Amino acid sequence: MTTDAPAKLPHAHGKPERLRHRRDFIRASKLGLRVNAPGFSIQTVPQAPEAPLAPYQNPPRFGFTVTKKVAGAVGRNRIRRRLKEALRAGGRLGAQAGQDYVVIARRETLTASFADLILHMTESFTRLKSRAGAQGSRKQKDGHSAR
RNA sequence: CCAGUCGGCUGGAUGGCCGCUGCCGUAAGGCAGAGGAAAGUCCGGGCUCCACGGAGACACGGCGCCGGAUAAGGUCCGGCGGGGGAGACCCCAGGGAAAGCGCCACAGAAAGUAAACCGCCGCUGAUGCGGUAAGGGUGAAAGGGUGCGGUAAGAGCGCACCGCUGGGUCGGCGACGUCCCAGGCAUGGCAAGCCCCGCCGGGAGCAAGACCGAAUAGGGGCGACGCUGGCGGCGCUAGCCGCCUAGCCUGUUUCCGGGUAGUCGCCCGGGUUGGUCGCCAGAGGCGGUCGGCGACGAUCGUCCCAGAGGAAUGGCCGUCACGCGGAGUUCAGCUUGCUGAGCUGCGCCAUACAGAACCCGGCUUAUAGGCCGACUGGCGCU
Repeated sequence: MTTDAPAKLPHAHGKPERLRHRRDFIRASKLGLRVNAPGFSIQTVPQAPEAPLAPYQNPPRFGFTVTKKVAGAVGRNRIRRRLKEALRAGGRLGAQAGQDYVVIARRETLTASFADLILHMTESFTRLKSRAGAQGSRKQKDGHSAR
């Protein structure tokens, strides 16, 4: 188990792991990185350290925020389902293991074409990955210099 | 056929690929999976926990013609009364205004113990004084209405009818209606102003609540004894007795009551994240028969019909209906370039309102398009 390649994530396909608690959403919005895309924004934050598995082995987790401003109950449900389906069908779209993601949807998500939705989400995950890498290395450097 | 009134139904269909939740199955797999309003949370219940002693007064909230239906209701059905409409039919917050208080803008002479602007009549030379409430005028509303008599002019001043009030007869379970008699009329409207009368009413809600369960803080139950302060008496003390006076809880208050305050002993562990239950067989759906004007009831048969939990019931793509826009073509009508109908391609949209959260019965509100039934009025035909 310890020598397994980290690329082989558990549950690489199938139902995406979901964020279930309010505190996870708040953590992502307070500590997380954020990118904007047409129709939505994504926030991301590394998962909390008390997670059962090592971070690189944990599958990414996703939460969706669709406020009442965006649509009524029917429209909000549809937006959530389309986002879920995009993640499932696209095989996580390049989301990183060990990260929590919160997608904040806007009105356009309801009417945007499904292909565009997948495209924009993939782009966003890629941008988050590169920015997280840059910030992480910078933090490491700072820690080294401080010692 | 046109115009209208009332009521009901429906809420796209079908297929492919990839998925989600629950149940069944060893497995492969199979089966089921949002609404008429699931909504607003405005009423009524079931269910759960808490509180709950009795009597009186007060307060608060709700309801308000009668009878019935129902688990119940502010719902429904059948009636009554009033108002509207040519009619089918529709509307009514429909107890009490001779218990009291209050209000009735503007206009108007006057808005409630009536009053007198114009007018009418009488007297007078005139100013004016008196009578009057027919007519005019104001207003949402002007102190019964219409007619005849009467009179100086008028007036319930008198009479008839209608209305009103009181009493009675008959019919109806009743709201109420019918008829008779009496009274010359007293009693304007507003109670969705206060109010009065009658009836009803514990509180919170499935985040209710129950169980399983690391750590930390210390909690709960049962039993026994005891019960704050002051004064007086008895007693050596411990303590006992009597009187007075207080706190909190039971909507407030009064009376009679009750609980609560400390110590000791014994027993139980406690419950945040999480999990399980509550949580879907029910005032259940469908069909028949019988009873009832009806709401509905009785009975028989049959079916099992969502149970999620940051919350499943979906995503994408075809085909076809329906709809909309424009084109071509055929037919009909005539106001000779328009209208209507049918057919054939093309394009758009791929449906409106809207998503179960413990469960039922209602109410209210939203809703594209389509369909059906009953009835009323008019026109045409037989």
